[in-house]
Amino acid sequence: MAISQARIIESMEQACSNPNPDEFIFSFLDAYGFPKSTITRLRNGDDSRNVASGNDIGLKKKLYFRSVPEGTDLNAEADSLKASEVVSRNDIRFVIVTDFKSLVAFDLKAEERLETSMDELDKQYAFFLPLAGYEKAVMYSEHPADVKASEKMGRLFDLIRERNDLSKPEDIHALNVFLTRLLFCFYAEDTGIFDQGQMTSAIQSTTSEDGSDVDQFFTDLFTVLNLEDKAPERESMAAHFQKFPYVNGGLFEKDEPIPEFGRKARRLLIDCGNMDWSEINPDIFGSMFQAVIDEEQRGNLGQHYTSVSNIMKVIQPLFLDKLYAELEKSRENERKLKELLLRLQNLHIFDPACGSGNFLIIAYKELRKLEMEVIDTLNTVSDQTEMYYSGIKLSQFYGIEIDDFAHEVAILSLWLAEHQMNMAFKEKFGYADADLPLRDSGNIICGNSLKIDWQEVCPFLCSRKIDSEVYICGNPPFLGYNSRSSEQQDEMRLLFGDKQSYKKLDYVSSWFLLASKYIANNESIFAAFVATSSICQGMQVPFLWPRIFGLGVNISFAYSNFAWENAARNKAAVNVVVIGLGVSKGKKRLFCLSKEGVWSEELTESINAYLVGGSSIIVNNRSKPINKNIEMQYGSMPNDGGNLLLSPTEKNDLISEDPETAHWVKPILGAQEFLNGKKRYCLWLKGITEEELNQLPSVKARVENVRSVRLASKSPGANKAAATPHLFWFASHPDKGTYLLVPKVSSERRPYVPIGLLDSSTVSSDANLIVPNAGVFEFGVLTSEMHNDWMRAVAGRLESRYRYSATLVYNTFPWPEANDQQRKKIEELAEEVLLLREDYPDKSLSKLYDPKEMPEPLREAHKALDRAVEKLYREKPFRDATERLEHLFALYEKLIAEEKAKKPAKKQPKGVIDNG
DNA sequence: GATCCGACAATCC
DNA sequence: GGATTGTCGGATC
Repeated sequence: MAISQARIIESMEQACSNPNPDEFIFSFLDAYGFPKSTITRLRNGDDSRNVASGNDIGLKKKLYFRSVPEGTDLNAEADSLKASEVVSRNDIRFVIVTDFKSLVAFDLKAEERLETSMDELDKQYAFFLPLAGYEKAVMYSEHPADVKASEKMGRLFDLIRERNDLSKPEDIHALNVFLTRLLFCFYAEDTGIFDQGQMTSAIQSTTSEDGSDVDQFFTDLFTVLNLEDKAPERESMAAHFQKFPYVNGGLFEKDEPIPEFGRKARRLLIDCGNMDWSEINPDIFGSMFQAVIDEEQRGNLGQHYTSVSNIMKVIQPLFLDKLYAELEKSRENERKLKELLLRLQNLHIFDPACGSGNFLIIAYKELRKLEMEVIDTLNTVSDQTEMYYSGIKLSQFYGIEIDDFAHEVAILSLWLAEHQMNMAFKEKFGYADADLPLRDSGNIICGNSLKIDWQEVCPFLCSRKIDSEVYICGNPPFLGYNSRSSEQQDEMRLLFGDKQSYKKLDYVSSWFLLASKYIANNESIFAAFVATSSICQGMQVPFLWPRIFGLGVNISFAYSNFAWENAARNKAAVNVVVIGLGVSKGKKRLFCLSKEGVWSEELTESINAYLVGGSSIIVNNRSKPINKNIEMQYGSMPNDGGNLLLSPTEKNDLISEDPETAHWVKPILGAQEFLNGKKRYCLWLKGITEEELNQLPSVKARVENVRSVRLASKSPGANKAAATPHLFWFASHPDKGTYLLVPKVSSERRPYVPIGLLDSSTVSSDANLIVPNAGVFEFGVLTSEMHNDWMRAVAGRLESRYRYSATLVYNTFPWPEANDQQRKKIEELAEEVLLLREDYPDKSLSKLYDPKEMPEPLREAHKALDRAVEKLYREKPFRDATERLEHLFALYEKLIAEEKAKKPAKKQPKGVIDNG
């Protein structure tokens, strides 16, 4: 990667502090890492690469810069440049116009405008980051201070690590504690908690340059910070230590070893101290700091930190909205406002997977803001001149975090947040609590959230006063069933108790279960988490939700499926939901994202496990169709390390080597090939003799490769299949006849999952499901809107893609009844769809079913088929998907009830488990 | 013997 | 490089 962001910020600060009109653009280019040679030649005016004329500077694909006299309309100038021929011809990204008082810039790719005064320009450094090769943000905060601070701390950490042995966990813990204490001191000396620069200048003037006594300095400093102002021990300390105040709050309480410093580390320490730490944001800085320090997280800088907008999706419906509504109701009523203040001082916020404390910090700040509004309102309502102080304490905030460093950062960040809010309070009301000594810290425990009793961390039963409330929130980790460690698997087993149900659930569902148990029967306790959307889709639903609903807990609000977003460069690729839990009755809030990307809110009686309003139905998977005698199967899975599969070239090579091979090669379709009209082949060696195989050395070599791949596998099933390496690991391919082919995963943009009618000369891989023995009638029904609506409702998803499954979609689908005449009608219309597809031989199914490209005649043919299939269910047309689903769900329930009546179930149905 | 999933993974412009 | 869109095989019953 190019130049570091911290360097850009520093250079920009210099370039903008007192801009020299002749030099500014060159400093600017230098800041963003343009080569020195380019800059020198531009300055000398002899560069043929300057595409601009006059005094302007223009660099192909990069920027176009123009300076104008003061008083010029910068926006108009920028707009005309933007539209100019020279800019479009040279594919310019940024247009910049300035009179050295203000600056207007336009990013032509992102179509964003920047208007700023010159002395604020450095704060907008991120706008121009694409010039340095950072497309969008790597991970930047709105405040450059966070980026600089975390990078510097990361470097300091590296230097400390070089000198100090960190092999034992207690060493690492000691360093974690040291770094958070150091961070506090940096912050303190820039924000008036200490005297300005007090610590840094003491280091500079009293420690030796080789850094050898820096550790002793910190030992003494931390001792004095833990001594009360009047403590006699202070007398024996050196004078410059005695000037430091008593901090308390537990931050400097324990004696922890201090790492040794060298010359370089000491210098960097002083550099850090000379930075301005007053502007760092505890909410984002915590995650960044953690990401820089934590070995594991360095590779995926902040992939999983929760953005403020996502945190707000959790805490607004969870408690903030209610509290603000209370304020609105109480505006004129002094007594009620005082009650609200009291309520704010008695509620508890608990994040049982708190990381470096994002949720707690945002929640804290938001509650303090609300409290300020309440106090402001009280001041206008009441006649007395009472002085209201903030009553919200950090001890109302609880957290559990498994990572030691993150948990230290969380504690510290809460203090910093408290201090910042105190300053905001002082600014508004002119008075505030004293900065020091620090009050109680948040109750952040380092431990495993799934093993600790939450009641002990946040004991609502004992400390609970009347009307006190607990709000649980957070973003616990997601881990699918085949990506967990055995420890994590054990934790889930202990938690879920019974034999199997936990194995297919995501790790995050553990937090849902624990929260539900904690909530059960308590009307003043609510929880809300971010979770992977898969806990509300497909197979997980019947395992998880009946247990939660069985505890009397329901979904009080939800944000349905949306793509994970944050500012990290490698942000995690996952779709998420936000789910609120509680026992209260009343309307539920359901937030849905429209196709245009706009959130809308709906009030509904109940929200079901699929995060849809209304019907509380849960669809169980089944191994046989509910009312159909034709079964759907998996396609054939090679499990071959690629050795039985052939690209067209490989196929041709094999056959030209030995024409006999042609007998053993069949075309194979994955979903990719089926949907996009690509070609792929496979060795289908069913029935080949040893002798025949020996005649084909290249084929035999491939077969032997399959054997070793399967032997090397961790899966016992694959090991077993090494005995028959010439065969597919799982082969369902019919020897003769036709079959229907349904791709297992396909794009959610399509109105219909494209289904094919194939014959047995073509193999289908396990990327598809197949229905042998099915005909055009079955094709017609499965292709209908009716069936696709069912699929959309009950199928699992890959992120947001459709994931068709036999057990969840096909086997649960209630087929319509049809007499001969009706069957014939469907067959005709289905045939029409198949024929129309053939009218476009050069368009793949992927194109034919792209909503933007779907040919009108094909669309019409589908519509006609849709109507005919609907008619099999009822004469009156359905209004919309909701009505179709209501009908299908009713039919489903009826069929399930009939089935139960016929043969009383031996086993309990999957979902219903006692929660004892 | 069957089948679901992936804080994904590969491909396509 | 970001938008699009479906592989592959382990793990589990």
